[in-house]
Amino acid sequence: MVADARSCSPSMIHPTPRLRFAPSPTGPLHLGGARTAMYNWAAARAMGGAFLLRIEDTDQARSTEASLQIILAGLRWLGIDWDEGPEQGGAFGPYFQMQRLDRYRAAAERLLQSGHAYRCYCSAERIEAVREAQKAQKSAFLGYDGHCRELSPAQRAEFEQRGVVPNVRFRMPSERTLRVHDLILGDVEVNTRDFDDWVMLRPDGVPLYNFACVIDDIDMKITHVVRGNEHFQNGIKQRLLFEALGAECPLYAHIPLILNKDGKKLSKRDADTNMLDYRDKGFPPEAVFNYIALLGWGFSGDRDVFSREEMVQAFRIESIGKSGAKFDEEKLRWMCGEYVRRTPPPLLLARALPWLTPALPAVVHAARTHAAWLENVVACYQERIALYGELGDKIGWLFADPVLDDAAKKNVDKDPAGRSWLAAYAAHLEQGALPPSWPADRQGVDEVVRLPSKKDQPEVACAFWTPARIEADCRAFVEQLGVKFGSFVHPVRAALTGTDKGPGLFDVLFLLGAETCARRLRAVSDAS
RNA sequence: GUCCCGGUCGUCUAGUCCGGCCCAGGACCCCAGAUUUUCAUUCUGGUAACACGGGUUCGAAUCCCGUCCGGGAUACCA
Repeated sequence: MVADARSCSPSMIHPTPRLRFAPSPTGPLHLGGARTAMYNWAAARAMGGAFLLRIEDTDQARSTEASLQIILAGLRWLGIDWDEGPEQGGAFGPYFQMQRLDRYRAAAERLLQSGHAYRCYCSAERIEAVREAQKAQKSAFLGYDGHCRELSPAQRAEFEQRGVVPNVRFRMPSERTLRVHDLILGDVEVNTRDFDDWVMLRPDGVPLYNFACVIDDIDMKITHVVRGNEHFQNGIKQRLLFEALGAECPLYAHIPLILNKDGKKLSKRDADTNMLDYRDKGFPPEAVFNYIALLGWGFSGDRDVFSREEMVQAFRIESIGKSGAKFDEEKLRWMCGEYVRRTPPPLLLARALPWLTPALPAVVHAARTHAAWLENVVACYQERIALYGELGDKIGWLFADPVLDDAAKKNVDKDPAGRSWLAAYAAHLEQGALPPSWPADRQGVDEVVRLPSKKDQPEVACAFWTPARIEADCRAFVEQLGVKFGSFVHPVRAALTGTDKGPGLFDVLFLLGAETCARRLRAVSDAS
């Protein structure tokens, strides 16, 4: 008999699309979970429906409040909000499965009455033994053997008398082919003979995943289920349960898994798959969102960078890819750089501040008194970092006289006369009009002159030298000195910043200001 | 073992439904060059793929069959 699972057809009965993400609080939110949540969220938003969070906490041994909080924080960090669920409420609650036990018991009772379920008195040991035997015989079928399927009332009474508390199993049709439609996989044919009679309810009345999930999906009027491919077989069990309950089942979309470098399912035990690790390392959340979305879904053939809003505009469940995707940290990193570069400096500064202050306590003060200056500093590094967390390592030289690294020393000593140029330049600069150095009052220069300076930038009126003016002056100075511009510039940069990398030299001079530049140039010049 | 799914550059993918516009496009990475006061950014160019074998067809990445490889599932976890 082939049953066309037509009962699982589009949701004309529920006019409003309702989707859910149903994590179990047994660990952190990992990448795969985040992606599943995101696709559900995006589909709900795209269809103008509701997105809800349901907490599947029936594994009491492993569920923790801490995990729940981490999951919620991870979702919020990514910008995934929910209409119903924890800390949000809603008309279809409660949203914690352990608070819905009465619902499951009632449903189990109905199924027992109708014969779709039965009580199983088998011990864990017996089940284990059956499995071992099946393996030993190389049986095609692995699973519960249906021992208690057709117990007589007398047999049942005997077990009850002995005080054996049964669990409740779903009675799978023994030999039935069904064709199911999946939004991603298309039409798939399976036979119930490959499934065993699975446990719905434990002896203590706590439901198992497949059971609780269906009861809740019915109660919460879920219309579309987007979840990992590892649930495909569960989906078969669940469809049959919907049928037994006389309910319409949602549309299913089983999405491919995210794979690690070795091509294996990404494990939630992998430390670096915890969403909050990305937050704590200073990844821009929008970039992580964008990158994860890309793991299996494309905005278009020629665009990788898109916003949440654009995704919602374009998202369709059916357009999720069919094959698994490997997580590529390099591309994620590139994506982060992309977002950092697009962030307006004041916002970038605000975002990066938490990573700056532990390394550089002075930043706290600077943020209050020299905000525009700090914004210029950040702007100068915008195209040099990918993570907020990387800024702190790079800008220390602005707050304390640096120790020269090897490359810097080499640049200083490249020309025997190099150190003497530094002293001369220091003296020369003192005749000029460099802005005052932090922490002195910079008198508003940073509001007027925006960095990083570009070649074609128009001149601005300013009481102090702008980077363009500093450069013009420097070139004239160097010409008088009679050396090559390039060989002059490198020792200066080294003395000022302690490295051979960084913003344009004249931005550096502008940022550092008169006193600091002179001091550092002399210090290196004298150190010979 | 059994069942299910998948397989386009190293990686993420577009194209596959409705065969020709694809001797396969974009992005990351890598390499070379340009710009430049360094690094970075930016720009230009380059290397690199339709898993394999059979069909069907005037013509196949696209349709069919088989093989191989990969993954998932087979819990009183979710």
